[in-house]
Amino acid sequence: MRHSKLAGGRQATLAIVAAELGLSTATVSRALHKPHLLNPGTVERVKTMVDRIGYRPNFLAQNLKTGRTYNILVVVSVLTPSFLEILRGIQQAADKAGYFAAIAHSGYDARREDQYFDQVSSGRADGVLLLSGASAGEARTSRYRLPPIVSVLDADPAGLFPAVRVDHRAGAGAAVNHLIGLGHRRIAHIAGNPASRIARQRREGFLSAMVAAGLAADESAVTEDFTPEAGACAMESLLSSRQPPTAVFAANDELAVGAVGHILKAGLSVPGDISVTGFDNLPLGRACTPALTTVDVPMFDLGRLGMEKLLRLIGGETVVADEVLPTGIIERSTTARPSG
Amino acid sequence: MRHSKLAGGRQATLAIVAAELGLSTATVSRALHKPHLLNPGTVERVKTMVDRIGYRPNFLAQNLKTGRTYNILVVVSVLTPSFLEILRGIQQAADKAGYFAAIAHSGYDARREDQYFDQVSSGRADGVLLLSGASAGEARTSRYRLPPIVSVLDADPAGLFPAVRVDHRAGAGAAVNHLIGLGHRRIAHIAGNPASRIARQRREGFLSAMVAAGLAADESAVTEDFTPEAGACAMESLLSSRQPPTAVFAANDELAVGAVGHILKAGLSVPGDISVTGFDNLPLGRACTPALTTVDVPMFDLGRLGMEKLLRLIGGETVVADEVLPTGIIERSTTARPSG
DNA sequence: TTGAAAGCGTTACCAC
DNA sequence: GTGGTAACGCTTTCAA
Repeated sequence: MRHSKLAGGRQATLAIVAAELGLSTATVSRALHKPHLLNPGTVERVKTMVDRIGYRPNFLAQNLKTGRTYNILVVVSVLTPSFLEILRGIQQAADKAGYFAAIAHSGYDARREDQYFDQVSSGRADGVLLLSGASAGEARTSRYRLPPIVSVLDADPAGLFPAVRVDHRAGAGAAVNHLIGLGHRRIAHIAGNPASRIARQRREGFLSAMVAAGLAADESAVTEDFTPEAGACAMESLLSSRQPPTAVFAANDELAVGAVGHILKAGLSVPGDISVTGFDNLPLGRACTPALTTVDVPMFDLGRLGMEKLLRLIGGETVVADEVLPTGIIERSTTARPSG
Repeated sequence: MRHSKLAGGRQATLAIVAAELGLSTATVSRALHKPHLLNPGTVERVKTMVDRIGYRPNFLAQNLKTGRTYNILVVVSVLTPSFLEILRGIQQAADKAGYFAAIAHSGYDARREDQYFDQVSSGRADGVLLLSGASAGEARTSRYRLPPIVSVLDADPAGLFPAVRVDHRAGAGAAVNHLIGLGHRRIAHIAGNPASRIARQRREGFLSAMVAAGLAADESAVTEDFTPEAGACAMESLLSSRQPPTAVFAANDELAVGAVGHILKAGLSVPGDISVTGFDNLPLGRACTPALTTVDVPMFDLGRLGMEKLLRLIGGETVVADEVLPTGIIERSTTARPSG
């Protein structure tokens, strides 16, 4: 042993391990990654030393060679509860592949999004997952070399990137048809903020289904946010109309839960007086009383498959551009036949 | 201009920019990072060329030099709704400092946690934020050189790392005293899973408060999970006792909401027949009907301050080891004086 | 089976 | 002000 650097100081390097053993860095590297090329005894000695001095390879240095960061960036406009379940799926798939999923939330701020894409174009992540509402404007797609991008939950507005998503129109249609099937004729819609592409699509689904059934779809409320408070507020205005609806289709579960709350507070019953449907199948809706009828969106799988598609893209494979997962109506306790 | 490499091919490098301009890489690097040291004209030329050929610095290479990854890892046992709000806080603080927050969820699997710490010890992140339940076992603290670690929401069990947290015992005490103050005497506790350190502390707070008030604390239910379903189930067993409680303190909002749901389903009223308190102040509790009385935990600030503390640690500063944020009771509509 | 050395793209020190 | 060049820690030819 030459001058031992074991004590304290900096993190051990390959060179230090090599020096300790009187070997070259090349040999130590091989012992760790391609042991079959080496004398078993040497491999053993290296491993023992590595353990003894607590050597850990430097991730950054390893990857400078290959250009991979093993990071992907999840860009999301707002951190909503549905996002949580998608994140679980993303995380699971990322983990399996040795990837870290970093969260970037833009709050609909285009400047902030631009910054994220700037960072990504510096090779800070090997790919990007775009979540509902996070728009990858064309500006940034042209300016720099960007890694693969996959849109999750909704298609990319510009149609530039592959997506793993659901058909929001069809899901909304199913919810409305469920209501119609129960016998409802006066069905209102709480549409959320039309700035959201997803909300707009759900609204379109509502309208088509109503038109297809020959029903008037004039009762509808728009809200700023997608919160229970906003839903309650919208419901209040709906209740104050001359002929209140017998059923309400809300653009998401949070709005729906708020609507239910307001109906109950107004002394009416759900679903006795008014039926309510949500969209997303959040835990929230299952927990509330009465439990919310809603449209299931496979959030976990959306995240998982989105990440897997991204990994394939990163690996240079080609993928199907548009993958649509099925939705399904979940009947619980907020919908029933109209009382009238 | 020598042989221009502008067209197509690989990502531009500092060397290419330098070659295009007949400058050295050192000068180009300075133009980008320390323009005040350079001839303004040179800086201008460099910036123009950088724009023209779309040069982006290579993050990996930059970081290999500086030893920083600008990543932090958030290790969490399970992705719960309360986690979402903490994550918002973390993300905001991280963003400000140019950091990415990567999510790693262990699902209480120690092996998986070990893997994360292995990665971190390879310099894959500059620090770790430990969220409720994620235990950094001593094994890994001794084995490798780890970057700074901060515990959030609860203290690190081993007391090794600084924390930004709340006093779960005190919070539980406040909730119970609120119930006692209303006149309740038979108060039950839905304790959640005792494997959770946080749940255990809340239980202790419950017990102390009961004892301090000279009340018997024999009614209490334990659950496997922290879900509304588990809360409903626990409530069912509580209701079937000879003398059902007039008030229930649940270890968290999800259990509480489930308990409320079961009481209503059983034909009793909340808070008319039974009062219920939760803990955490999740959006869920505000959305449900009746709105849940609960203990507020400043999730966002916990995340934000935890991240800021971590950043200070990474920067080599010393920090106060244990930071305790206040909780406060939020009175809503699930608590009232006992009817009897 | 092992070693020497050339990168990977930056930054920073030391000259000029 | 600017250029040369040695790191940063690793992987991987190419030679021996």
